[in-house]
Amino acid sequence: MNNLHNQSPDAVESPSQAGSSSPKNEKLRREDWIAAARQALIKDGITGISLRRLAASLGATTGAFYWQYKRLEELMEDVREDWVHRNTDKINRAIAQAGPDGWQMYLAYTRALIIDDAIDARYENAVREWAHSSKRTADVLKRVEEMRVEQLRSVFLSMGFEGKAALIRARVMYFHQTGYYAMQIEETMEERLANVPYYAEILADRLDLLDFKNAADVKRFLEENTKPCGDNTG
Amino acid sequence: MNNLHNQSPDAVESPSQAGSSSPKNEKLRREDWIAAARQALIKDGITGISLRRLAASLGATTGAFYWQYKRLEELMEDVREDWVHRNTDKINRAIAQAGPDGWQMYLAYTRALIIDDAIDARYENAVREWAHSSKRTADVLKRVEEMRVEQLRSVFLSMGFEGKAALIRARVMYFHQTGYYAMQIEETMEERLANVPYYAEILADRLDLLDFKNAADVKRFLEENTKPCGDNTG
DNA sequence: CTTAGTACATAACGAGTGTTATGCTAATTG
DNA sequence: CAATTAGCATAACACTCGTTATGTACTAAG
Repeated sequence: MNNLHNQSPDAVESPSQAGSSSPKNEKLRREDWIAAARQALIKDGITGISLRRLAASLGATTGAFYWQYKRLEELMEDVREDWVHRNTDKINRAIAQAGPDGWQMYLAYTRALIIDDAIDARYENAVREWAHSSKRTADVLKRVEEMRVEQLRSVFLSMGFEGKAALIRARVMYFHQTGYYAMQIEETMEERLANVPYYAEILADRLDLLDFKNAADVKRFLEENTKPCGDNTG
Repeated sequence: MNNLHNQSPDAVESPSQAGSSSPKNEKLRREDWIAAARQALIKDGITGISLRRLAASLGATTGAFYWQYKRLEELMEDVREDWVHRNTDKINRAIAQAGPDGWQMYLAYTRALIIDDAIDARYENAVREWAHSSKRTADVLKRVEEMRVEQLRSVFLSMGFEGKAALIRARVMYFHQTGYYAMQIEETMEERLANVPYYAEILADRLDLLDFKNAADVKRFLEENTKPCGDNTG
């Protein structure tokens, strides 16, 4: 009567559609489950993660999941790793390429955030929310954030700020960034670019960017003084 | 045989123990449920809110709840209101009392945060997490946060910062505060006081607090130049 | 063609959820 | 004293959850 084994036509599209590299559209791989979990986490938070809903979003059922994973926690551990790479690799490359000059690193960091989408704000928020109910996630988050603050502290030290002043500026910059994400501000890239000179004045004590009169000028300046930080796929 | 109706001895203590004003210890009131929900929300996040667990923490069962509320959502609406009052009233009073001088308002804000516990960081985080799965909560949160940023913007305007510069400084200050909470930093009041001069330099461009050499000096200065913002109970 | 293994779907288990219906006790009222 | 009602406890309903056991179609090997 009804074809039981074929994917139902009204289900979600082929597996690993949102993943990075899927050869055909037949078998489910771990990457497909990770991508589905990431999207569910971003969209509905940790409470939106349900094995049946994940399976349904892939046009499958829970039985398919347990062919790839032994427990749900195993998938969630992969998601944690996925988040770490997606939201830290670009920044790390940008700063490493720009060093050792502090101002160059500050500009590279700014460029990576605004132009190169180095950090997915919604992913960031979802993981932080998740950390509230998962100690393992809280540990991973804390480790990454301590690394980020230390990274920014070294930037401000390279700019000439000394001792505690460098640490506090690193915190103000990073905590501000975190709060910006947490508030789910919706700004266009143009608006964010236009604010760059004001941030540079407050955070880095640099007044020279205030001469730029519009977002296009700021963007041109950033692109001429920094390099793109590349992509994760590869 | 067993006394069915009395509270079991090994249950949680008398109702409204954590509330503000409870005459005796007999009947459960709405405030008791709100206090229990607040504590559960703070401790375990929105996923920790369960009617059976709330009831158990009050030494009662779900039947008692439905004598006070028609639906769980009604209680959660009261919790939203509770959060708004607990985490905005003190700040509002502090700024209103200190005005209209900008620097005085900045100091009053700082004092309220560090000395008077005007904002419960864990409550703040829990509500933000909750907002991810509740549109109503997201709306309330957004309304409050826009009010807070506008409040700080007026402070910086009163300090002489003009136009966009005042807005960006307000954002840096508030976003930083939000990020500080989100990261669940654990600092003593002394550590926070010692950082006040560095923040004043970055955010308000005031160098005069850098003369203070320890936390006690900063605290004395704040207490001599600001008034306590009072308590919510009453 | 038979057999073995892969890659699932289906169904069920036990636990947890909000909610409702009903039972029971203590206090109040006539 | 009898009746009523407030203030719960108890139990059940329908649902969702992660997980497991089992069934089943497709593919490759012999």
